[in-house]
Amino acid sequence: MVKLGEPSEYRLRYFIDNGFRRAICRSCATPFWSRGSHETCNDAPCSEYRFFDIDLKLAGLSYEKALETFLRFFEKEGHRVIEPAPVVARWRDDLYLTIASIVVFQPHVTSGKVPPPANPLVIAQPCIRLEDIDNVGRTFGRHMTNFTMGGHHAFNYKDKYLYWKDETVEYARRFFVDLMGVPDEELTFKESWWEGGGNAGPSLEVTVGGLEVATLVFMQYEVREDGTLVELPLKIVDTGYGIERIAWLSQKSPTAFHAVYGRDLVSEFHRILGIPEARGDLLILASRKAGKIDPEDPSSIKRLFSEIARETGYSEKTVEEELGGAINVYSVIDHTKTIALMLSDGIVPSNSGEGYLARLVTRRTMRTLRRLGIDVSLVKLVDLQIRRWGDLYPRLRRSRSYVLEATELEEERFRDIIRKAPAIIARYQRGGLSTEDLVEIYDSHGVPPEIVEEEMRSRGVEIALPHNFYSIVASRHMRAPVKKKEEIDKEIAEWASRFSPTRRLFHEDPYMRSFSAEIKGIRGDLVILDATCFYPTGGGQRNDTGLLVIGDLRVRVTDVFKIGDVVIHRVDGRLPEDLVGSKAEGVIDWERRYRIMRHHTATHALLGALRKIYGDHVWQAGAEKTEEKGRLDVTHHLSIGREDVKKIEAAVNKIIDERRPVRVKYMDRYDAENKYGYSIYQGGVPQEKILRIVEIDDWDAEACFGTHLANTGEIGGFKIVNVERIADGVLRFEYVAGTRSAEQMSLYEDILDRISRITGGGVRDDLVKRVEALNTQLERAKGTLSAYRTEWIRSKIAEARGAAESIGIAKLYVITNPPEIEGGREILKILSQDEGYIALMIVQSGDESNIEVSVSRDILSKIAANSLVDRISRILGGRGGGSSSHATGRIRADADTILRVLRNVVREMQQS
RNA sequence: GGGCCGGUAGCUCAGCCUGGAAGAGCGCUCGGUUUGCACCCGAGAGGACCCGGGUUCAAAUCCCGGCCGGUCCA
Repeated sequence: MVKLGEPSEYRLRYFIDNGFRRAICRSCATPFWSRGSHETCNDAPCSEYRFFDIDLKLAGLSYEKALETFLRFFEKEGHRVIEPAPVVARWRDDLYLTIASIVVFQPHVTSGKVPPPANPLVIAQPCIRLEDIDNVGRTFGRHMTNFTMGGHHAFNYKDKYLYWKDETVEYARRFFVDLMGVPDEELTFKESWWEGGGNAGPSLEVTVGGLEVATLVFMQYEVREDGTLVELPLKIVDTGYGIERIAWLSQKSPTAFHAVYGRDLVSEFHRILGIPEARGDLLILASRKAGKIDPEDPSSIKRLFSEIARETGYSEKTVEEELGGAINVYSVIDHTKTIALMLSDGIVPSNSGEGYLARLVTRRTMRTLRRLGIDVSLVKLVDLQIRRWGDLYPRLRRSRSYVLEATELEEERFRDIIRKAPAIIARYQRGGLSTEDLVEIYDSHGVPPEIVEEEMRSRGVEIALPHNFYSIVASRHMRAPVKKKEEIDKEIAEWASRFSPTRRLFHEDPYMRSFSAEIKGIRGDLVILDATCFYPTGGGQRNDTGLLVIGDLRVRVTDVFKIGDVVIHRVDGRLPEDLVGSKAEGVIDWERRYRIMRHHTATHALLGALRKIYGDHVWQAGAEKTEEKGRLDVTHHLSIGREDVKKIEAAVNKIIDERRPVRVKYMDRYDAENKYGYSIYQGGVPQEKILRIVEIDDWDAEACFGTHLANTGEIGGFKIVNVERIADGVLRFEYVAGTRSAEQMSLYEDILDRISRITGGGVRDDLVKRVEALNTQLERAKGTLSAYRTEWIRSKIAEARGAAESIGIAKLYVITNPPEIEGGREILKILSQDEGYIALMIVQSGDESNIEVSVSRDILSKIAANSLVDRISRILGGRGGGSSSHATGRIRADADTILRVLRNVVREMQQS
């Protein structure tokens, strides 16, 4: 059941004044508005596509032209055109991909904290949605993983109202009817409801001739946790015009893919994949009826094929083969563009985070290719997309080498899995394979079920794939959601919010070491001042420590943090509240701070170097700057070796020597984005209109809260001390700067000295040679030892053969406290392979002995090793056990006592 | 961020469930055979069973913690 708003929400003045009629869809019961007389809502799946029969004024618009037409229309209507954002939503922590144009403005604009870059505005935003990835192709273009959402947005503030529902509906009508030439009666507005990201509002779905071409959302509520709706102060017009749909509508091409990618590219994909294009009449008929396909119901596509076969007279087999083949081509053409878009925006394929989404798409595509038995390199297909879309998205061309390299790596990984599949399957196979096995083979090893099926078939075993395979996989991952990290004490937050923003002396002058301020608030060990140069933990930079002097009172500042714009100092003791209003002198631990600053500026220098050396896909994935070192996690698909480390160090040290100025400036958010791009948001996205930009000339620019040096020269030297791969596609760098470099060197020297002392000889000269010599000696000694060991074993065996003590049928040989347990065991083993031996090893330690007995096969039916140990331990105390041929035990007696008892036991055992 | 799987000879892996003397194939060395391309036959070398702790007479095997790799899902 579709949720709807109150009917009054949709009863627009505009509808009534312009002769629109409200009707209820006969098929899905959704109310809709139109000037025509259809009985259904004119949307899939209630209606066939009739737009093929509609003649338009603007016919044959290419994809690019459709996009341009949309932008220009709204530009003329007073909307400013905004450049699209990346498809990777790095400014959102609740979302990996840009799934709609409004996402670009969330949450900073929609929350009201930051004004929009223009108002009203229009944007053609490339989006990626993977929810319907399985339906791509088989709906002939209704579903795609990538699409461009044309959005015109108006943000209505209490004191600044632009336009709302009536105007928005009018724009839609004027765009489709007046501009494109859609007959008035074919335009339908379906009542609907939209919810997302904690907001909600009524919406209207715009359809033309059965095709949904736009959604008009009126965001006006906040959804509370209990589900109730609260009116938002900011009312937002959030529209999404489907550029793909507009191009399809205008071209009336057989499928939306033809309209978007162009007939040439579609043909080329058919050719490369070796799949013939479907007959034109079949394709057109299929597309016409595609609106009726219900992707949730796999049988609906079967029914469609039968219907087409009936109507055209082709056999069902022909229909299925031709259309089925085309469907696969469409899915590949769609996925490869998505891959190109994702990678060119800097996603590094990975096993977690947004990187996994890139991997997901490449894996699906490769599986499709493999299923069809097509041996085509994914790299080649992605490259075709770069060529096709390079004009519209120049970053595709810029990042081509990275995109292709990353794609190739993913191909190799997948090939690896396929290669290992037989071995993995063999591990699970006991006769057949259960569904549980199938799921685990996929879930733990990434081998898709169809490959398992194939492999099993080649072994002559047919297995059944459960139809709900992927839901079983999904159910494995159903767990209670992880609890959020504990929030700052609500009471403290509430207390802090009562104060006005703290003046940030650390920003005004990052070199300031001491200051005086007035105490504004005290709560236990927490102090709020009117101004401070204590840096609060934030942006990956550790807080300052120091001293606060209040009259005669001196307290250590141990922690500093901020809530909103208020800085809170934690001191090592409770302060009386009557100090509020007093003056306080603050002194920060300067050396600590200066080292942190060095590590912070060094971090920016390093990131700049990495992006310069490896490319724009290198993105900060986390950072921490402390007194002792800097730590930076970045995305990168390759591992880093010694040579790379040297190169990176050289690049950073070069800009240190060049003494480049480090400038801090406050810029309008949108000016900064235009000038530097989204890469300023390496450390996250501030919810501010004005950004604090830290820029190293021609090297790096980031929105950053931290305290920085005035010049790269002050970093004073840079040394990477560790690089590790913390996840697939994520590297961690640890490094030291300035005077810390010397300390780090000292650490290494200490180690060298210790090694020198151990190896003997002077301090450090020729250390390598000496270690090499030691190693040679060690090898030689091992050889000698091994020779002696062999000789010892040989002589012991000889001794045993000559001097073993006979007890009845058994020959007893004893080794006491051998120089080496392994050698002793070797002797036991060799003797017991001979006939008639009981070989015993005793290792005495204090009052106790460990014993180990081996018995020859021919006598173990009478004198089993484990029974021997068992009896001895029962007589003397202790425990033990083992097999009949070999047993161990710990006996509470010395070697002589054990021997005496053993002889008796052996005799007794032979008698019984 | 979470679940699952794995780490044993240079390589690919078995052994682990059910604790009792470290295994196979390929590769390597030597000898024979052969001199048509994944030759064949025989002999041999090669191991901190990822690390640390625990249980046990006894741990590659069981338990706990960690490290590394893979994979699926958000």
